[in-house]
Amino acid sequence: MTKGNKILIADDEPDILEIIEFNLQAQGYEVITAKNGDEAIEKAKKESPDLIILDIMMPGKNGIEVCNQLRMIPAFKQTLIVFLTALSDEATEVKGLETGADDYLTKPVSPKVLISKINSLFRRLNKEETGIIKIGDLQINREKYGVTFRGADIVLARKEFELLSLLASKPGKVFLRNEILNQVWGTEVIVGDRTIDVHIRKIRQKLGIDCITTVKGVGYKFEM
Amino acid sequence: MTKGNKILIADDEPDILEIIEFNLQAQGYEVITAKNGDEAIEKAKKESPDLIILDIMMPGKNGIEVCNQLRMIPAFKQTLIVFLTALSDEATEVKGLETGADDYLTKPVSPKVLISKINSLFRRLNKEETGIIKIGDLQINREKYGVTFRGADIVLARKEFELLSLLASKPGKVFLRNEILNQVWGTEVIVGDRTIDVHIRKIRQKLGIDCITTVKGVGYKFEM
DNA sequence: CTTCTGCTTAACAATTTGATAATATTATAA
DNA sequence: TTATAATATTATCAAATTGTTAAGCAGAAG
Repeated sequence: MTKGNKILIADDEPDILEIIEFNLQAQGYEVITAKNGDEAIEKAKKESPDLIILDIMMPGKNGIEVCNQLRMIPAFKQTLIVFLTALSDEATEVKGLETGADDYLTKPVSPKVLISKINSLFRRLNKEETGIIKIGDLQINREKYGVTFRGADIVLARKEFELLSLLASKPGKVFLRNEILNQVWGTEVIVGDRTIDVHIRKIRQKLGIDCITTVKGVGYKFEM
Repeated sequence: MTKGNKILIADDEPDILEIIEFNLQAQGYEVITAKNGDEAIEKAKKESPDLIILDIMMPGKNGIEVCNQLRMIPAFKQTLIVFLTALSDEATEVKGLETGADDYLTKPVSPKVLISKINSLFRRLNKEETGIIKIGDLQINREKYGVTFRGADIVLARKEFELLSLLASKPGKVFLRNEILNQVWGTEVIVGDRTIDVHIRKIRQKLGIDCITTVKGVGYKFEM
């Protein structure tokens, strides 16, 4: 499973850092680490991670302070933040969540559970736009220009690929014909109306199933 | 803080139901309860809650089955689902999260923590501006160009969708025929008077219930 | 140079939609 | 109650929209 989301971990215990880093990397996440609160803020600003895992008790700035500070910055209003700490007292947990964190995990936490939680958070955020799109048994690899369906490779021409890629990037969303033209063909080129249809048809043909729905008078949407 | 959200709790222990219900109501949430899996599904369909708390071990259908089944239904793809259970074994937790749940809490959980978690989930949900209009068990999704009623998809043509969309955007408000013409047809096009009626009729027919009220000599309004 | 592939388009078929006319029904005021 | 205006219903048809096929063209590959 390849993700491609960036995760920042801040913890002062090297062992913990290492274990988590290993497990997340195995899942395909890109991992950055920080040894204390200040380093966490600094790296967060530089790397713009998609998710930040914060230990609460750290030398210097503690996790809650870090979270508070990051949430002040517009760029981090949306970022997922999770506390992971040995402090299991209720007051701290409530305080942590009220700071605007998305989850609070207490050590020790098993790698499997940690990963499930993280996957679950990303799933809701729908942030799987980097690299590989996976919907059901359809896989789209943007870098390799490859599409796999039920384990079998499917060869799509460039425009077909771009089009499917666009539609599948937000399953369920209806893309207006105009949107499609702008995204796939660009604003310069002008192509006839039937062009989109023909490409849609080819994709439908090659995939063998009808996962692209026509919304008449509006556009197309991808749905499994 | 965003309150007024509807929460469905499913648990077979009356005591737990009561405690949670009390605490959530104190926070301003509207609470519905169910004593087993089947009842949970039934009430979910009828009430369209914003968040569902599921016990895993329940007579009849267990929580994971309920979650699975709900996630199959289009209307519940986005709904927040949280497991709350005494089963703290890792495998179950991972399985639960992979079913598409948003969180997994183990009993006993303190009311404060529970509430923090729930607030936290809602906080994140509201950040992602989903163009979803929700009135009772009717959902209108502008992005998907789709309408869901009691869990079932309803297919509306473009004008029908726009019209319903307009009326439902302000439930209770009476839209003058002129207003409707301007909003849905634009100022350019001129259509006969009966045209609106015909579309209203089609919507009424497709929805199966009469949630659009005629105000004679004035216009129409949407009401559940 | 030839062959192949991908992209676009034209032309036509198939489908869906939306508007209207004609008629029935309902609400309201006199 | 009745007359009247407003809305509901139904069927029908034209227009809008999309699906399909085949053909032409340009550029890449052989």
